[in-house]
Amino acid sequence: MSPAADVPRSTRRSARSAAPADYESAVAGYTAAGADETVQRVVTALSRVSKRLDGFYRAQLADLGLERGDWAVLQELAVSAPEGCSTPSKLADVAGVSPSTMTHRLDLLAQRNLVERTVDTDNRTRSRVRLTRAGRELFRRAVLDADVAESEVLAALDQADREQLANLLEQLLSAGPGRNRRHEK
Amino acid sequence: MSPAADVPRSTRRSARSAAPADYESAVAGYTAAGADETVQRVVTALSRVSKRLDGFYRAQLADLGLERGDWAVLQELAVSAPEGCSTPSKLADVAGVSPSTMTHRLDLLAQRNLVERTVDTDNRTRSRVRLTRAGRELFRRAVLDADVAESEVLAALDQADREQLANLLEQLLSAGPGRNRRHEK
DNA sequence: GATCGAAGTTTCGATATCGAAATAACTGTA
DNA sequence: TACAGTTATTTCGATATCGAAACTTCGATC
Repeated sequence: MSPAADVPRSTRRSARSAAPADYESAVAGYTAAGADETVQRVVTALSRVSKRLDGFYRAQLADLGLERGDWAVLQELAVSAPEGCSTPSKLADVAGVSPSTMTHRLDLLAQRNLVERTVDTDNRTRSRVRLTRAGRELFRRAVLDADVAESEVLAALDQADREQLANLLEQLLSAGPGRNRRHEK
Repeated sequence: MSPAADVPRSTRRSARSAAPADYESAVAGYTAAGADETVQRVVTALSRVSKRLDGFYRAQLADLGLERGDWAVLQELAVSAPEGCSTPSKLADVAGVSPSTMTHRLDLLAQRNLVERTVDTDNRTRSRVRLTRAGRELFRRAVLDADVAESEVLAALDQADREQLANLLEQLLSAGPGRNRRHEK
C-alpha cells in the first residue's frame, strides 16, 4: 500500500517538509532565539494562514467597495447583535479600533446608507446602530463571496480534516478565559 | 472503535459546545447567510485565535517600546533574510504595508538605532537594511517574551494536539499556491 | 557611449487612526 | 431639585498609512 494507506486523514508529518521554505526558516529563527518549536510551528502557521485569508478577504471585499474595517462593522451588526442592533463602543471593541475611529467609520457608512444611527430611547447616552436594508443586502453578497475565498484557502483539507481543525481551534477559543486584554487595542 | 475510544486527544465534538456564545452566533449568522458550516467554523475560530494572539503580542511588545509594525520588520530581518539583510520593498511586502510606509517606519527604527541602511554596492538602486546589534538584542528578548504569551494561548492543548494542529495548518500553508494576490496591500 | 524603459526608493498631499479632552445623559444621594 | 460620579459618544490635534508622482540607478539597444 502507499505510505498513506492507514493515514487517510493526512494529518501526517509529511506535511511538514512541504511547507514553504520561508516558513521553515522563520520557525527555525524563533527556536534559535530560544522559543519552543511546536509552539512556534502553531503560531507561525496560524498567523500565516490568517494573513492569507485576510488577503483574500480584502480582494473580495474590494469588489464590493468595502474595506476590512467596514466589513467588521457589517459583520458584527449582521451576525452577533441582538435584533441586528449594536452600539458604537461595542462595535469599536469588536473591530479592535478606538471609539473615535468607529465614530468616523460609522459616519462614512451612514453616508453610504449602509447603516443608520438612532438614539436609544431607554438610555439617550447610547446610540443604536443597525444595518439598513441595503447594508443587509451587501452583507449577504459579501458572505457568499467570502465563502468562495475561504473554501479556496481550505481546499487542501478534506471534510474530516476541517472538522478536526475546527475542533482544535475551538478548544483554544473556549479555554481562553484570559480574554483580550481590554479591547485589545 | 467507539466514538471516543481511539480519540483520546480530545479532538472530539465536545469542544464545540464549550465555545463562546458569540462565536456560536457568529458561525450561525454566516451559515444563515448561505455559507458552509465547517468552513465557517474553521475560518471564524482561526481568525479569533489569531486576533487573541495579536492582542497578547501587542501587550508584550509594548513593554519593549515596540509596536506591531516595528515587530514585523525586526522579525523579518532576524529570521528570514539571508545574512540578516533585506530591502525596503521586501520588508513592505512581508509586513503588508506600502513601500512608502516602510520608508517612514525604517526612518524611525534607524533613529532608534535598531536598524541601519546601506546602499547595495551591486545595485545602487537598492537599499540594504539590517539589524544593528541593539536590534538583534531586542528581537531576542521579544521572542522570549512572546513565547510566554503564545504558550498561554496554547495552554488548552497538550503536546500531541499541538503537533496535530501544526500539521493541519502547515498543510494549508504548503498547498496554497494561490499566493497573496500581489503584496496583498 | 547615448538613450529608453524598467525597477527601487523616497517625497508629497490626502485620509484613517489614535489618545485625550470635551460633551451629553443617566444614576444615586441628599 | 441640585449635585457628584459614571458611562457613551463625539470633537480635536498629532501621527501613520496610502497612492501617485518624482527621482535615481540599472540594463538593453542602437
